[in-house]
This record gives sequence, structure tokens and C-alpha cells, in this order.
Amino acid sequence: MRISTKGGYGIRAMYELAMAHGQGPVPLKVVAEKQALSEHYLEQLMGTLRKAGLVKGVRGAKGGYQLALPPEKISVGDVIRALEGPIAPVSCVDLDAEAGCERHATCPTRGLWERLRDSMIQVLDSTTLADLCREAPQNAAPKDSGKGLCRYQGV
Amino acid sequence: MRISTKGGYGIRAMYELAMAHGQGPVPLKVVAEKQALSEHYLEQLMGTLRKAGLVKGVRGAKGGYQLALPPEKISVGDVIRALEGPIAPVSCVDLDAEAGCERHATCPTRGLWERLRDSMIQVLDSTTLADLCREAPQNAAPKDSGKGLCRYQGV
DNA sequence: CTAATTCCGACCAACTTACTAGGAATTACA
DNA sequence: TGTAATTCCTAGTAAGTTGGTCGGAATTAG
Repeated sequence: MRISTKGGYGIRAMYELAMAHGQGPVPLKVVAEKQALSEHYLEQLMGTLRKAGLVKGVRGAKGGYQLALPPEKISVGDVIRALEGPIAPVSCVDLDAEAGCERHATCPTRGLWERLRDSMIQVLDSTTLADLCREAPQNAAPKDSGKGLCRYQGV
Repeated sequence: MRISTKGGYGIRAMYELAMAHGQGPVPLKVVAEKQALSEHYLEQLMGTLRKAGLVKGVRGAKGGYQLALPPEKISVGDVIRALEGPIAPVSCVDLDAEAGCERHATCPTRGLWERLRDSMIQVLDSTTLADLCREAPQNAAPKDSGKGLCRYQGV
């Protein structure tokens, strides 16, 4: 029952973009450095997020990525879904696909998985990037906390 | 965010054992047939569940497996934990290991993962095998429903 | 023109998943 | 005592996923 690092890295990267929201594009080099992850790998994840319409890329020098929507309009669930697919503990309770397994009428565990799915979705969809910014510990970025890194506090 | 089939198969097998609880051991052949899964693969899963103290194996002819505890004492979470490891969306909020990553004091996403973990645990630990038996649709076993297959209704 | 950057596709090693194969140990029962 | 049924154990394995790396093309600010 783990999310992969894809989702984890994605959230961390999106958090950085949310923190810098409204200040122009942030190059991946900076994001990768701050969050200590592979720049090249991040590149792939951002490609996926861009196709999902969650971020915009700005090419060229002084380019980078920025959120396509304000932080309070992007939920953690949106990011996870883009990077890891639908939020469902088993495929047969996937809300998006609504595959509906053949034995669903007689399945004794369906209710369980539905409850689990709903509780996961509730948490993930009710937390936005803006919430993460607010929740971030004061010492989230000790290096330049003097410069007021925790800028984004919900508009 | 999927559980593997290990967990899914395990739950389905445990449900069968719960249904037959108090009626002597059930051979895997029967379980595998009813739930339509590979007997040999199930064997491995049952080995894990046995080591976790959730089932008892009875060797030899007329042998099989039975629950080591009454169905209302075994939660879905117990089964999942035995087969898939600790219930935690990311390793750093693993309650059992309490690994505690080095940057946990400054991590802006820790709260999120803790909330997700707790909501998952709440659902999984509050549902027992007895609950699954109760929840099972009436037509859960059309073949011999006349014989009253849904025997186990909580003691 | 040059440096910085996104964008894109290919490749790869390690790991996990969902099995299968084969056989030893144990037991009920004829 | 023999045989069939069953658990128990160890190994192997094909396919997929993960978490990257590598190299280069396209774009843009200065």
C-alpha cells in the first residue's frame, strides 16, 4: 500500500512551485536542488504533469515551470492521479474506468474496497497545494528563511 | 495506490475460511476453486498467513487450513499487513518501523501522509472477517445457497 | 551567438509480481 | 501397510514497474 516515489517526488516538486507561485517560472535545477532529487528524472514527471494541465513549461533561458492554476485549485489527488493513475485500492472500484468486474454482484469484498477508496480520495482531494504551503513547518527552508521563503500562504 | 493481488487474494481466501469457521479445516483446493485462483500460489500466501499466526494448517488427508482466531478477531488490516507489510503510503510514516527520515522536521508533506495513513488504517482495522461475512450479498454463492453457505453471521 | 532551459525518446539495472515446478513430510483411511 | 490427500518448503521465471541515465533537438533571454 505505498505510493511510488513518482507521486512523492511530484508532490514535493509541486509544493516548490506553489511556494514560488506568482513569481515567474522556476527552473527544474532549482526544484531538484531544494528537494534533493534527480533533475533528469524530475523532467519526466513534469512532462506528465504538463500533459495533465497542472503545470506550464517556459522554454529557454530564464525559463522553467510554473503552476497552471493557483495552489488552492490543485489538490494532492490531482497530482497523484496524473502521476500514478486512478486512486483505487483495486482496479474494480476504479471510479474513472468503472470497469466493473464480472462477479461484482456477488463479491463480498467490494464494499470494503469502496470504503477504502473513498477515505483515501477524501484525504487526497481535500488537501490542496495551498494547504501544504500553510502546513509547512516554519523551518522548512533554513538556508534562506530570512528571505521569507514561505511566501505563499494562500493568496 | 493499489494493493497487490497478494492482499486481494489473501482477503478472499480468509473470507472463505471465515465462512467455514468452526467446521474443521478447508483444503486449499476448495478455496482456490471457489475464489477462482491458483492453488499453488495460494499455498505461498497461506504460508505467510500461518507464520503471522492468522491461520493454522492441518496436514495430511482431510487436512486444510482454518482460522487461528474467530472471524471477529481478525481484521482486514491484519491480513493486509501480513501479506503486504505495514500500511503506510510512504515509508517515513510507517508506524511499525518508525524509521523517521532525517528531514522529517522540515517536511511539508508529512502531515498529509500521516492523515492518509490514518484514514486507511481506520477503514482496514475496523473491518473484520466477520463483517465481510455479514456484508456478503445473499447470492454470494449461488451454487449451493440452498445449503445455507452464508453460515457465519458473527458467532 | 551563447548559455540556459524545456522537451523528447531510447535505454537500463534492479526489483516486484504472480506465478509454475518439484518434491518432502504428514496424516486419514482402506 | 499402502495410498491418496494434503501441507510445507525451495527454486526458478516471465513480464512488468521503478527509478533512474544518456544524448540530443527546440526554444529563448540577453
